[in-house]
Formats: sequence, C-alpha cells, structure tokens
Amino acid sequence: MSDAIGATFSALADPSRRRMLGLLGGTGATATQLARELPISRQAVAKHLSQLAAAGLVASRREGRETRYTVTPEPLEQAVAWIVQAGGEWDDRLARLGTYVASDRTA
Amino acid sequence: MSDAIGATFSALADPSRRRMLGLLGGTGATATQLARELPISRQAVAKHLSQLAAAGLVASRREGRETRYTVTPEPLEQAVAWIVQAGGEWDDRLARLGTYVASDRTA
DNA sequence: CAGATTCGCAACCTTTTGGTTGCACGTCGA
DNA sequence: TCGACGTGCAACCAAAAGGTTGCGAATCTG
Repeated sequence: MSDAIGATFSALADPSRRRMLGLLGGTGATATQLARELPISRQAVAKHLSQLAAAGLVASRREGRETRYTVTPEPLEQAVAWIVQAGGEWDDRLARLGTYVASDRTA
Repeated sequence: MSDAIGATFSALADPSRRRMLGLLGGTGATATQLARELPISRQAVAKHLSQLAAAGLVASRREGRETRYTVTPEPLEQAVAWIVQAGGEWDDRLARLGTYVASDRTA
C-alpha cells in the first residue's frame, strides 16, 4: 500500500481485525485458533492477518506446522501521533488527551 | 455502518480524506474549494465529505448557495481512546504516550 | 507408514469503494 | 430577468474488500 498510516487505519477499520488484535493478546495465536472464536473461516482469518501484517500490526513466526501471530504495537503509536498532530490543531481537549489518558490509567 | 469507531478509522484510512481534514483547517471550506486543491472532482469530494460526516468528523452548514464544512474532532478523541485502551495492554510506551504527547506540545 | 492437523495458494463470487459524467434545482449579482 | 455559480442526486464503471470452497504440501503422532 506504500501508505503506512493509511494501512494502519485501514487495518483498524474492520471489526474482525480489531477483534483479532484483542484475541491475540500477549501470548499470540494461530489462524486456526482465531477462526474458532470468530464467525468466519480460517482462510478469511488468514487474509485479515496478512493485512494486519502488511500494516506492521502483527508479526508471524513459524513453529513446526503452525504459524503463531503476535501483536506489534508500533504502528498504533504512529496512528495516535498522527491523530494528535492533526486534531490538536483545532481541539484543545485532544491536545491534552494524553494527560487525560495517563491520569485515567493511574486511577 | 452503525459501528462508530469503525467508521472513524475507515474515514481516516483514505489519503484524500486525511488531506481534506487538513485543508478544512479552522475556518472550514466548501466542497468546490476543496476540489480545487485536490486531483479529484467536486462530486468525489462531496462523497468523501459525506463519509466524514457519517463518521462525525465534519459538520456542514448551508450558507446561501454554498455549504461550508468544518471539522468536529470528537471522534478523533474516541479513536485515540480505543487505540490506547487496546494497545496499552501490550505496550507500555503506548500506555504512556499520552503524557509524551502532552509534554511534546508544551515544549 | 497412515491419518489427522495446519498451513498456503488459487479460483471464484458478491458487495463496497472511489471515481466519473450528466443534469436539474436553488441562489446570487448585473 | 437571466446567466453564472454551487449543490445534490442518480447512473454508471472499474477495482478493491471480504468472504467462500477446493486443493496440495508440510508436519506431527499413534
């Protein structure tokens, strides 16, 4: 796609892919495992995973006969950076959202 | 689409739409004005604007014979909130990104 | 070895997306 | 009033997205 930020937003646009990111969690999972928890086929999951991988949101490692996918959150940080840079122009609350989020997590 | 966060990410996925958000700036603009700065037709711009409006990212106000669009950044805040909540699970830097952004803006 | 599992590839289908053109309707100014 | 301008709606089109099924090839395991 050659458009990194666009690929990231595009990847996050689909509900199945957002769900998959959550399901991957910290330990990761295989396409077959994910497919068992989703209402779509394993091949559909595989396609979604390849889009997530193209956006740099997941990494894959082959282990024997299975391929385990794990989350690589760097593009998420860049997405937030883009939003804050773009939105901070008009929106003070967005410019200060960082502090809000931080205080929300410490609460 | 009935999927607010998905509509927001989907809207941000397209380069033309991201560009349009920047062009709208603080004062807003009409579809015709935007079309003059983009390599696409006015009607294409109008379609993009309707998608941005569907995501709640812009608001329109009719003024005589022209329709002026302005940015409404609330969905951007929700998008950041989603990313931080989802990504903070695995990524400490993302969890602290808020503070980073805030300090970056005050610098 | 034989069977079960897991994967990747390819073909195919339908809907959505991003774009175009054409046209009819309101609005402003000379 | 009449022309120029801006809009909105509709038809149409090609490409991309999201999904399916059907394979063949590796990899474990009994």
